[in-house]
Amino acid sequence: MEEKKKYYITTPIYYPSDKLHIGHSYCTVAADTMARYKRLRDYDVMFLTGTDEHGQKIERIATAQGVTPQAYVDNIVAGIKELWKALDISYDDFIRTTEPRHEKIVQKIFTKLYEQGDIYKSEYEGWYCTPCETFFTEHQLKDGKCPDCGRDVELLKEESYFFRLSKYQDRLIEHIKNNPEFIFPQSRQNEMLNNFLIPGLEDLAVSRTSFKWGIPVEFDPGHIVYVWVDALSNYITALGWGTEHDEKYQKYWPADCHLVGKEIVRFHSIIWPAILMALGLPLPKQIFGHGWLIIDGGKMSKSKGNIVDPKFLVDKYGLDSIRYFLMREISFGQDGNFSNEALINRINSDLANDLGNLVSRTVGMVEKYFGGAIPADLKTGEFDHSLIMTSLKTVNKVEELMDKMLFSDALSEIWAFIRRTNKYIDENEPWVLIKDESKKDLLANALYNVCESIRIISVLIEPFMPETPAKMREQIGITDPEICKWETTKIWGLYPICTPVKKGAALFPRIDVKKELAELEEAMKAAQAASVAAQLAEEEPEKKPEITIDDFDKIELKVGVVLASENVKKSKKLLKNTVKIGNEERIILSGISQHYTPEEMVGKRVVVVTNLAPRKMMGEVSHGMILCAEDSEGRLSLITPQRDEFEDGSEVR
RNA sequence: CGCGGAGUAGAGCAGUCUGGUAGCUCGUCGGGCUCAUAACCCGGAGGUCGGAGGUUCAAAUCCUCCCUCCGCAACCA
Repeated sequence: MEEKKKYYITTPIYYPSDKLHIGHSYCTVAADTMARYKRLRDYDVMFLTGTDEHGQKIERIATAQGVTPQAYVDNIVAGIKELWKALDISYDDFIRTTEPRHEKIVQKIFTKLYEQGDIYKSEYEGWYCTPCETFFTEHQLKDGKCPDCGRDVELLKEESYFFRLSKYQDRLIEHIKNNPEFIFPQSRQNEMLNNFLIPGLEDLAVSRTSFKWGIPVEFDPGHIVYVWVDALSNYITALGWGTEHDEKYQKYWPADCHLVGKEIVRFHSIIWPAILMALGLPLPKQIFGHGWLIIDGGKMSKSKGNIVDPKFLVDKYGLDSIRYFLMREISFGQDGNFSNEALINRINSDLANDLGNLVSRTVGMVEKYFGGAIPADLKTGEFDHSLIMTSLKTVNKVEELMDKMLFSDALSEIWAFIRRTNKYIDENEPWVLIKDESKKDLLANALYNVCESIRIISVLIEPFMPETPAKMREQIGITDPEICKWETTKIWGLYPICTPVKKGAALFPRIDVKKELAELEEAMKAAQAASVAAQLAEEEPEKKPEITIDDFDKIELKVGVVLASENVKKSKKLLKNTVKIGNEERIILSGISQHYTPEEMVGKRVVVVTNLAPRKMMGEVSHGMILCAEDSEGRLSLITPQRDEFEDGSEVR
């Protein structure tokens, strides 16, 4: 007996700081589609997803809500599992980084790397952005703020363990060059090489002492294992690597595909392989970086109110419609647009008109012309050959495309076959044949071939749509699972003769575009309002605490006059102002260039915080701060003395 | 020169690596058909492939320069 080939695919483990949106669903549906496809091809499939539950951000959110971090993530994870259920995600395992099976092995990995000298203790100093959980070096900061999210950073110094990432640099470069399939698409590979590997890697801080919510370092419990080792290793801890029961690891590792979003390709194609190299384990075969869903031309964001809730869509349009849309509309690997209109158009034209109607008209004719079953007496017609050839060609193409994870192209091929089948009906004109008793065998043959097409189509779409194939088979009367296997798509004529058909409900009812779009707009507005309200509520507690007059007295405010102003190169927001305050001149950087031009600034009298510690931004030292008011839409207005030509150097109080 | 992505028919995209009559879906117009979810089938119109140079017998595709748009703010795949 030949052993089954194995296939191991993973999604990222998602960070449960909030509900997941359609972007996560997109990634997970893609992985699920691939897993289902491989199972159909008779692979022994391992499909892993999960959640990355540690870190300061979760700790803070939980604390703010007055619950333990564990209680907080338990709740979110329950929601995530519900979502995957709604999307019929066929994962084989769901790993949570808070599970003992994971935590124990992470400690073991950390200790092993330490003992063999790949991890060493040193000191880390850097600017830390809490929401992003990332340290930055001075020159990485943007306007003195987090380059990723633009919020304030804090200077932290801590003892930390470091992983000798630099040691693996050359081997990584070599591996990538020798394995062109390792990072996909190619553009990401270039990005990794040019931006990170070739310029040189720095050792990586892999522990933290600044928060507690995580896995303690076994031999130094004051330290928490940081996200790199903690999260990335899920791909092997879920397989039981390092335990006595590592059968799954033996069977499935190395992974065939780590499916990830384009923003985390770096971690998976550099840090993770380096860790594996250090552990002496084989590397995954491919890191596949997919694109993002773009909503109405922009990224999803809460304030735009365009966070798309997948559950809502599934409830409204059905699981298969949504899964089909996600896999069909977007070229996998690139960014793609999501819009309600596109979704409805796809459902109407591809699903309702092409596929749903094909089944409907076919079953309708079998009932009407033959009383519900095609008779056994068939006569080959002149259009058969072309239809059969298209069928065989389609299966080949689909296999080829699916192996490259080109989902959209694969669906495109399948739909070309669906259209070919619709055309075949028109070519044969059953409504004409029925009028001539002597052509009954031709008519039977034509309808038989259409049913056979439908049988094959039902198998081809199975990886994408978990529900529809069964409905199609029910209508054309197929009950034998043996003729629903992938290999049977390569053999024409397996649809059993004289099968009773049964017309059922429309597979995909047509949607009234105008009406539905209006409703969706409404729903979106409501969601947006709710989200804005929630945000406001969240921001409320951020009110600064009451201060005393003594606190206020610590701030020295003076009137200054702007003598000169210029844009800071490389900066979008900064103006470099020369400000005269009494008999003193200072350079003050101000993030207002989107609201004031340098020309406008000159001669303006402004209020300056004069005793603010000097701060370096974009390579320039700023000494002081010019006060501005900011309105709800983010517009800025300088605060100036109300009387003209007010003497600079005057104190403000 | 901060990083990255993109500019191809009204819309959304493929084609660009490996130059050789510009393709798909939707929409639109016309025709056919009537079994079917006003669905299906056929045909037409519509593009100087962001711009300018260059290489070549030949450029959407290769090279150079330029322009425009988007992301790199709270969500984060």
